[in-house]
Amino acid sequence: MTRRSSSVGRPRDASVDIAILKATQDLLLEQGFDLMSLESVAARAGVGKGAIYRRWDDKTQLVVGAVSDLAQLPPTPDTGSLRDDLLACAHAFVHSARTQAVLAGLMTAMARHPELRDSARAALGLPFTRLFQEVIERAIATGEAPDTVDAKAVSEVFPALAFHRATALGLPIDDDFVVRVVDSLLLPLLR
Amino acid sequence: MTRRSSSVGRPRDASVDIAILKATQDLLLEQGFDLMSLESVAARAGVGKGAIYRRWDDKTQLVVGAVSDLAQLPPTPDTGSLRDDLLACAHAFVHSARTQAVLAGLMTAMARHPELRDSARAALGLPFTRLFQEVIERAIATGEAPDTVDAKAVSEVFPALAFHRATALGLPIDDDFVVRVVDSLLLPLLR
Amino acid sequence: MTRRSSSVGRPRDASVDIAILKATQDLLLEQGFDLMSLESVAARAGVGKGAIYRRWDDKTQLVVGAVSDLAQLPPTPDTGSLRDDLLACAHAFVHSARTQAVLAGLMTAMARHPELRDSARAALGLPFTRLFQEVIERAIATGEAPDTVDAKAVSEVFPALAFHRATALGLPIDDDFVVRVVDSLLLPLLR
Amino acid sequence: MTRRSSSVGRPRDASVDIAILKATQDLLLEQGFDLMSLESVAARAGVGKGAIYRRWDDKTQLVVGAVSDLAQLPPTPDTGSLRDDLLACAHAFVHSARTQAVLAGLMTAMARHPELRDSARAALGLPFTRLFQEVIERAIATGEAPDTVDAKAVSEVFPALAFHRATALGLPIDDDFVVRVVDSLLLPLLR
DNA sequence: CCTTAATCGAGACGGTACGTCATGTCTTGGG
DNA sequence: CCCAAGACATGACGTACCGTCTCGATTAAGG
Repeated sequence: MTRRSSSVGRPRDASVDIAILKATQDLLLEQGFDLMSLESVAARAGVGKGAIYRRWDDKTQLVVGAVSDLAQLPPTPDTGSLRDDLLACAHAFVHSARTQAVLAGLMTAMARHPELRDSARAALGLPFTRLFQEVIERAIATGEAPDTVDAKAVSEVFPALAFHRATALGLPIDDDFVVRVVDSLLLPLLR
Repeated sequence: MTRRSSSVGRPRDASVDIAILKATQDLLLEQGFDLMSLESVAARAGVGKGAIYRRWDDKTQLVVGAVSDLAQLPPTPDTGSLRDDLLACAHAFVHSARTQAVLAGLMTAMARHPELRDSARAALGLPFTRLFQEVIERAIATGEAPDTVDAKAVSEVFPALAFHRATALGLPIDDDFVVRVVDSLLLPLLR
Repeated sequence: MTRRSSSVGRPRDASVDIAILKATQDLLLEQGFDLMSLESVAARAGVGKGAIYRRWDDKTQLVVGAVSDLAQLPPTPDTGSLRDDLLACAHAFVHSARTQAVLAGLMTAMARHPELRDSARAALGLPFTRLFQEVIERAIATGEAPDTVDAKAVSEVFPALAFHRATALGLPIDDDFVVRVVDSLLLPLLR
Repeated sequence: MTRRSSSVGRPRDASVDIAILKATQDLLLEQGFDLMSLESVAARAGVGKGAIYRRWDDKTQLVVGAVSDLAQLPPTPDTGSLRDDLLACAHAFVHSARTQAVLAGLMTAMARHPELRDSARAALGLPFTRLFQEVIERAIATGEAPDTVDAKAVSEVFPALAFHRATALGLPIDDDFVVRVVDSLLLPLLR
């Protein structure tokens, strides 16, 4: 995470933070974690290496920060139809396009660094899992789904399948995929 | 992949192949893709770097080979009970423990190198997905499951959840997890 | 050298000048020119880097200033004996101990920066060379030494040997050395 | 000094040693110790940084090596005339021009690193001091000079004055200087 | 048996990125 | 305008790894 300093002295330049994060996200997307050098980040951001290392301990932490910066939780959908709500959750995931692309370039390092994995999960996985969970629990509360459903387990199905498809299979997360998961798996599980 | 050479001259030493693959798998498991240096592989295997580069083009290809070497397809279970068959499939996946651990350390590079991803998938994902698919299709054929089930989709649920759990969540694939997936997701999906 | 500014605004704090020069001399002595960082000077002086750069253009100028600050010309000795006068000159040189030590740590940069060399020479070499020259010329005037002596050349012998010994040989300028130079070289040269 | 390695494995490439030393001497002469970066040495030598650090521990050691490489002891002159012998010794010192120039760029670091100073002394100072000492002792042996002369002390006079003149005074070591030292100091000291 | 040619372990080679540190400048808030 | 603190761009440092190359020694197969 960003290391803060005392209140005396020249304050950090916020535009430097932004430039670094933007450059990191761009290069992560263009080249992936390993090919992206901190020197190229510094050059692209128009910044010295010191400005980066003053804020983050190392390359991994920088990427953690850049990924966290992407997190955007959309509001819980409530269309009145369970199927439409599920599709809305899934599409929210699909359409955070920049997020997805950066994540792909990032996968590289997730297994190695637990904190990076946690950061990526907090930024990308958890919000959507919670979105699904809220929709499903509401469906149970309204009686639209039976209370025998394991809401927690079901709410992880879509994120897990999407993650698996994108990283392990290398296939795109498109609308066909979304509809098939909702209709073949989620709705049957929710009766 | 392994580059062969003419039949004259000293033949390759098969024990060198084995030592290299073993060392690669061990180090992949201990350190992950990026932290594992080829020099450490060579040292651990008691081998020169040349012996490695004579066999594989680069680090990625070596890891592809090491992962492929792990593939072990168990026979399709047939216990008479759908639940027991599903549990058997899942446990087969779980108990290829070394495979799982290496995969975790490997995730690192999968997104970057399509061939590595394909190799890992061929070695680890596909066999188990097919195992589930066979069990599920047999259940449909015997009427134990309705023919409205999307067998292909359902058979990917367990591998995807396990992959997601191991790599994105960093949690272990233990028996509790297996039972919960089977009872809360797979069996409900198969009625 | 020190840059002055207009007379309006807050006046310079003279104690800051002193603290900076003292810290510079100390660190020059402890670490030499290259190892001494301006940040360590600022820290030791309890001063901001700005206060230094407001007064001197760069590290070299600061050191020039610190060395000039050391200059201390003793009075010309006149004991009545040529040997005792020469020994007095030499001991004056030897006993400006702090000066010698700083000079040793300073050698570092003298060859590179002509102004630094000139400053060091003005502060340390010239005064003592003149001291010897006055003593020698008086000895010629009183007939104690023959007028065939090249006073200028002889007066540089001790400073040059001492400088060489301290910097090129890394040996101490002790009393043994002083007596030997006077008795084996200077007195024979002066008959 | 150059670190040697075991006899197995690929042997060091001698032309790499030569290229590195040559590039170091050139850059030392062009830019001096501090401005010379190891990366520029590597680039000029057409060599990787690793090849340098494999041979020397750090920049200082490399320069020590480069300076030692310059040492060239000329034969002891024996013209029959003491004055001519002394002039020959002095001119040998003066005319090792490349050596002198490199030394000037090197002075920078001599005070800081005792080993560098010792190396420079071994390469440049000692050989010439010995040259003078041999000439002087022979003159004493042949009766050309009185045996009351302190040969060791006198033989250091020229090297010390030349060193002092070049580094502390920043003046050239030209023929005028040489003749003056011989005629005003050395010959009078040797009667 | 003796040549041939590819193998072996070891490690040097040219590159390139890393993370650290110092230089000299600039920017805060507070005298 | 000064001050202390410290952020800023720049660029060298010494380390580590990559993928290639080179050394002397070994090991079959073919002549």
